[in-house]
Amino acid sequence: MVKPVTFEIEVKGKGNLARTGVIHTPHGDISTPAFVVVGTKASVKSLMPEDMTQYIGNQVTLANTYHLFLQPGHEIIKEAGGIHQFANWQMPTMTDSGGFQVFSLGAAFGKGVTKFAQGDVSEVVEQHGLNVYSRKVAEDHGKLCIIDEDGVTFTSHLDGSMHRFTAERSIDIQHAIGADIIIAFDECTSPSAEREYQKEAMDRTHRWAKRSIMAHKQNYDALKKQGLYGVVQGGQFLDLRQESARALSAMDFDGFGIGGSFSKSDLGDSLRVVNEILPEDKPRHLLGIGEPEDIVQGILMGCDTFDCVAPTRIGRTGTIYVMTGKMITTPCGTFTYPETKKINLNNQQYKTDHTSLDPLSQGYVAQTYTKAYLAHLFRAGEILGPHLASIHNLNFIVNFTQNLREQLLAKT
RNA sequence: GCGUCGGUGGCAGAGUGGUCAAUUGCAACAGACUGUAAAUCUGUCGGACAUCGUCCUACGAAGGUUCAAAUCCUUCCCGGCGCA
Repeated sequence: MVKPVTFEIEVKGKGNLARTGVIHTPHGDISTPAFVVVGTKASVKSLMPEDMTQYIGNQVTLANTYHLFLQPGHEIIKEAGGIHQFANWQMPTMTDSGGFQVFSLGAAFGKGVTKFAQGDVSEVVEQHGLNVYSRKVAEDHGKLCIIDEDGVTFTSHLDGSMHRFTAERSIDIQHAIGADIIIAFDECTSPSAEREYQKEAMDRTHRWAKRSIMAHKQNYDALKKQGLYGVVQGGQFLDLRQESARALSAMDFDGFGIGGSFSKSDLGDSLRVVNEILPEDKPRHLLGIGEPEDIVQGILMGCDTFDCVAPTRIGRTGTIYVMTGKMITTPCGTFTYPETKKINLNNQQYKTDHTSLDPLSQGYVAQTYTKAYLAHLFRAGEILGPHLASIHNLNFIVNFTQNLREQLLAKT
């Protein structure tokens, strides 16, 4: 049987792991490297799908299994004919498995921890406590999920109802949702988890990975239409990352996600050791990462696609990406890319700044609207503010990534 | 004119003898955000020094009572309502 999701490499970088390629899916091709827009609840917050085609230019969109399972329920999406029909997403789509919610509603719940350890991990550990996965700590902190060998029991953040996710269950739900690329149920670990726990969680994720493949293969209809990615874990421990990459490489996945937590300082190393092992002819998606400089790093280290909520999340509250005008060249000269900074339009100075949002960006919104106008929209609480800022930020990051792709193509 | 209720920090609005430089909300000012518990969250928000903190000036104005007043009394100014 022909696989629904296949990958073709166009060119490879010299002296690094970068490559350009095309991911073929039933709903179209994705030219990589590419940024994946996040629309968790089958909605890119504040945007119409038409905004994506007209003003952003993204090729692929990612929704979330856990959120759609809770609301409106995957059966309703199935009735509608799948997520493409339901949400009018006429492009390749992905669904995340719910593995991130094991983290965000579990270890991270109520603590303000992110999957990125900034600076010294031991400080995070000290601040938030070790063994955050123990039952007692879970109760103390009111976590909304408990993990066991077979799966995860969630308490809905919407209404408190109890739900059970297993590898098989996540795959079933993702079959109903019908995205082109689906992801095996994994556990996104906290950066504050110690090595012993990272190893334990990783091994469990590998067992869930095997079960996910089995579940996927049992649904012949889905097998024809949806590709399945397995997720590499291992946290900030390079040897665990390698072990995870080896284990998953041996499994019959159509591609790979690289998930879990990272240290900001050695993101590149983590990705390199993983991508040196993962089969070259399969696409690699870096889960949940995406500041501009992270994407440069990720591409150099062999990642093909990236998703991140930052452009829409920061955009909704008034922060936008702009170019400083300075260009940065990576050490071996592979890429020259614009230095990026984030500015908060709520800051006083922008009230009277009548220059365009980002004079150096080519995007329609960046060229057409001014900082003073958006500053006004945010202050006035007008929904157009979040809308325009989200479009701009997404256009910015999609083009940023696309530009890196074009440089690789041109130089090779 | 008489009666009555009221005048609190940029605004709204608590407080009604000490724990009040004064709850809270909004506004303002700044910060955070990386597989979205997120149109969210955090901090500051009279002034000056400034490490907890210290000292000034403040609750319409001016006096007064009291160890102590945004809070009680007197007069005045201003506003709402009622009666003329």
